[in-house]
Amino acid sequence: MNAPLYSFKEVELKWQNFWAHHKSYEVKEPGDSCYYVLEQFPYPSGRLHMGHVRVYTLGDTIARFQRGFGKTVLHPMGWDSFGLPAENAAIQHGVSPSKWTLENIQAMKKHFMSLGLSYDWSREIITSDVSYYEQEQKIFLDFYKKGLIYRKESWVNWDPEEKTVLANEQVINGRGWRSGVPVERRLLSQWFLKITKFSDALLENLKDLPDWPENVRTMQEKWIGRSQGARIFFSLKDPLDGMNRNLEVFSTRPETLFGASFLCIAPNHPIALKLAEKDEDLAAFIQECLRQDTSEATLQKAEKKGFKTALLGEHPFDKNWTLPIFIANFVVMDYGTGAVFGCPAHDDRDLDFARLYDLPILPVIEDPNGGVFCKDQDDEAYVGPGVLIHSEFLNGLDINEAQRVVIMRLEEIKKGYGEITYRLRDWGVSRQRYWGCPIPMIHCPVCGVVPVPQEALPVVLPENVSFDIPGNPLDHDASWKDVLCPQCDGKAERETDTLDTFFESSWYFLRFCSPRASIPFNRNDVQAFMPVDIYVGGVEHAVLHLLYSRFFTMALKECGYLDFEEPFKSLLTQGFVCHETYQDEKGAWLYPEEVKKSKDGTYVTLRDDLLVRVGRSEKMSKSHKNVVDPSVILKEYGADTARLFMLSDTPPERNLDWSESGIEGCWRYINRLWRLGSRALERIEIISRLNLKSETSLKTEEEAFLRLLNTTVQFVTKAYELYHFNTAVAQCRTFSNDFARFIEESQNAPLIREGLQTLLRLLSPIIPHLTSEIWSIMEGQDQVVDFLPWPKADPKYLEAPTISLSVQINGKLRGVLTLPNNASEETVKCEALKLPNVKQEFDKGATLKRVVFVQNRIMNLVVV
RNA sequence: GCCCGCUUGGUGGAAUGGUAGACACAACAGACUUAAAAUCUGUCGAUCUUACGGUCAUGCCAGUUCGAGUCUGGCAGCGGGCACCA
Repeated sequence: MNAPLYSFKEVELKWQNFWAHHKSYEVKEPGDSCYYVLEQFPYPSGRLHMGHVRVYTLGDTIARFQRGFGKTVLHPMGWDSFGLPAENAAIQHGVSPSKWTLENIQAMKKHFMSLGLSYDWSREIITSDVSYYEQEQKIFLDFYKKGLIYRKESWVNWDPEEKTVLANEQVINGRGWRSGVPVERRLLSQWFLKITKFSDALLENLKDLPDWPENVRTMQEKWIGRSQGARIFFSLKDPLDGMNRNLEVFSTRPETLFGASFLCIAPNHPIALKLAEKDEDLAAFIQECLRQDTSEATLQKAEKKGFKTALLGEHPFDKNWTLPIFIANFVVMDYGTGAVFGCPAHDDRDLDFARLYDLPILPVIEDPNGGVFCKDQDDEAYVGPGVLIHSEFLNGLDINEAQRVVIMRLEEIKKGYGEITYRLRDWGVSRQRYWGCPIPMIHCPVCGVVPVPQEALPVVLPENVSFDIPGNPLDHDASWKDVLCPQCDGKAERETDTLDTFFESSWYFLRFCSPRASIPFNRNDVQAFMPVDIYVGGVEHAVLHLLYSRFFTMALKECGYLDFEEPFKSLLTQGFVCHETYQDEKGAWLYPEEVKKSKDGTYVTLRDDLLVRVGRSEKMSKSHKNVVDPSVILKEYGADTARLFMLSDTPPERNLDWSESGIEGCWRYINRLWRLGSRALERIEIISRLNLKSETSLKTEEEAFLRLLNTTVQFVTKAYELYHFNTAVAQCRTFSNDFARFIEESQNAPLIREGLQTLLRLLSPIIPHLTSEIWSIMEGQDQVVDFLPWPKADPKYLEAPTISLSVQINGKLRGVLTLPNNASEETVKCEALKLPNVKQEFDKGATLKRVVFVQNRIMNLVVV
């Protein structure tokens, strides 16, 4: 074969069509051994970005690798197509969310195809399609029946101008993103999922997920936040009319109770609201607190503020000791009891607060390192371990023992009890939005909340709604909203809230197992495919999405849908794709294609040579314009080059820096492989024409090549198993370098052939088009390379006859020895002492004290 | 603010506690070419030295160890998440 230039356009299209035509990656039914590869499905924004290219290349490479082991690989793809952007597009451009979404899906699917991803498209899921959300409504009703769903009041960000609820990201510096009007907090009655019922199970099961990254497990553990503490009752000196005599406080540090100097309650605590009825100043203060957005970050970053009430709380262990009660902006009603006691000496936040309001600071724990807490303005609170002081019956106890004792005493005098609490809160799933799954509930003035009967499903989202009036279009659509009550046949209204889009993504991995079933999923299929063997996605989902999915699986088990608890066996979390940022002199952001490098190394604008400020590399984002459009790359270099670049340099977990020169390096390697393949086949033909006598024994260089070949197979296989794709590529490049020489020098045609076959097979998961093409030229027929067996390393060729061993003196390198494999300590020592640098040391009068020897690695001579 | 990470040449990165910088990118030099591109070959952490070779180097400061990029503690910088973006 001659070596015509590699034409990726033709070749890639040919193979993409071949796979589609032969339905190569469709899985009809689960085989004996299944392997489920799943990447987080995308929101169909309509544009492919580099982050997509990265995740989907990772997943595809894993899927293609696993096919080499004879497994039935389930590798599906779908669209997480409900969500805010469709609604924003509707408001801004007047397009119908459903039309906009479907067009985006079409556009993105085309891009996915051109990446050569080996998906089973027959299982495609669109979550905004009735066929999907109908099943979701069934699940909702089953959860409701099991008592896993309930209604309660909860705070939301309210934009008074747009008359709508805002997401936290839509609140910028306390103002609505579109209206610019300060947001308020409003209390709305909403649907909640009882995820807290599974707090312990969600925590405990983390131990059974060894293939999850440690950091993700830790994050979830902290998020669930199980803590042992105490509920403590502070009697109010002058209780309010009709309210409890006791103020209930939860604390994770009850042992510091004798260091308490004040009590704080949340601005929306019932006592605070009661007091505000008769106190305008307090009412104003509460209003001010409620003006912040609802995010925890805002809350905690805000300046600590309190409002002193006239109320006093009695210390549980001393009737004559009273503590002032404040209403404070940093106390959260949703956690614990919405009330805390402040111990300034041992909590930084309490210390700040005490200094602000000039409250006593009473140290009760002694730092074992002798530091005594003093009242200097710069001192921090002491939060470490230690022994109790100034604490009556707790004196001399360490903090753990003191906690046990204090809880015991509180229980004795009926002033409190030990309690375990969780940071995890129930999941609010109500959204006051149109583009989401309708909640199948009906509000009847007579019967109350009534579920939509099974046979009346699906509750279909109405098309042709109007976004002209501010607020939720479902609220204004009487023809949809007004219904008859299924119980009493009287006039009733549909629930107009829709579900959080996390709801769809919490079970889609189950739907993929039987995507066209008339029930949410077929039990046998799920049993066969689940759990997902490897789930690939961004770290940003480490807590919420993954925790919700785990909870859903448990809840579905409780409803009898399935009988396992954990949906994802292992997890691969990939980093971001980053790029430098560019700004002109006025600070306006510039796209990379608007910028060029000048001769002196600085960057200037392409248009008029103005100096450009280069910022550090950060996550590609539209707002900073540091984006590179993948479709341009695909057009210029092709899918294989893009895929190779995504995997070749950076390990999956790290952030990847996009670089133009990096992509060109990959493009050159692709062409080099093409020439290498052509030349190898050419050489095989030339050699066979020579009619050489077949040699019976291998030459030295052939043995060396076989060693390289087999160690490469071993190394690359291991690297794929560990998802270290960058080192797999590096090893293949090393092999290619030597192989190029071997092709020219060797007369062993079968060995050249074996070398080429191995190289192609090892790279085929990453660059499927090129490898398929060369393979088909070599084998004379079109095959799907993925399904060919993965090569096995022959142990006979894995051991090198000689090794190089480093010799150190006191841990410093002094020479390297080349010795037979497994040379004994005696041999090594004998040779080591002959090394000039070592000899010199002893000539200077050093005496040998100790010899550290690690076979085939090092000898360290310890001298004095 | 709280929780979780990351930090190694000019750049991306490699390295079961055992020869730091594999494999690349960029740069430089050379070969081929009328020339350029492409390709091929070589050099390529800093520093001292004509050389042999030495010294210093994995964000910073301590510690453990015969030996630390790797383990422990502290600090700094950067990134992710914080419950209504997905």
